[in-house]
Amino acid sequence: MKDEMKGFLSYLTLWNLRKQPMTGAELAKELEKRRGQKPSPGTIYPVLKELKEKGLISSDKEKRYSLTKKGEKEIIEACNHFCQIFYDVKEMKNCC
Amino acid sequence: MKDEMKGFLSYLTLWNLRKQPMTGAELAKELEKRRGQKPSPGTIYPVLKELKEKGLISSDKEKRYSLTKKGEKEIIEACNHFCQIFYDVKEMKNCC
DNA sequence: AGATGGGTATTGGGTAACCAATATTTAAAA
DNA sequence: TTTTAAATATTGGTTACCCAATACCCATCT
Repeated sequence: MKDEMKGFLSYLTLWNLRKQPMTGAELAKELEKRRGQKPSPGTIYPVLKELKEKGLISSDKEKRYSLTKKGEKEIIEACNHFCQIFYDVKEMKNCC
Repeated sequence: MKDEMKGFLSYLTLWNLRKQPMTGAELAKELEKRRGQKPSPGTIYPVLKELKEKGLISSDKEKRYSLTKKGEKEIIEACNHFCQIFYDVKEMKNCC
């Protein structure tokens, strides 16, 4: 099973920002908690840039990123998608 | 958010096979339920081939795939990984 | 036997996702 | 002001992932 679990980085980024704004460094720390490995700068910042260009997040003067209205809609939609794919996620929990 | 939710195909394949053996066609139907779109043959069969080569699944004469012992171990491990990444998946559920 | 159709499989290629390495900015210390 | 360090950002290239198109196999029907 290769390096599965890829491809969720921008999803996880929005998800992490949904409660409180964060800097890139703080985000990296959060992602390390989840994945067990800290993403490199070349991973995290392009994602932030892309999300910003799409209008899903914005940053203040302190480089602290937060969701825009559009980003809030997006994360809800993505959650729906996620929950459809993993509708039986509870069984996965029991797996652990 | 591009076409996120990619990259979990082999994970989902093992997950679907964990209870009863399935043919490629049955698997495709299952995946359609989850993702809303049926994966093309060029998607599903290379995955099955790869999983077989890795000894995670095996097939009988009727082309029905099932998990090997190794595959059973693998899906448990993958579940653990998944649950670590999405440790707050419950909140996602509430999102929907 | 030949034809038809559905499942199975392969091939080739395109793109998203990611990282290592490097550069730049920022801020605080000396 | 210069130095140092840490965060931020960019670039280039690699790989995983997936699909469309095509081919193959194997029933079942004619």
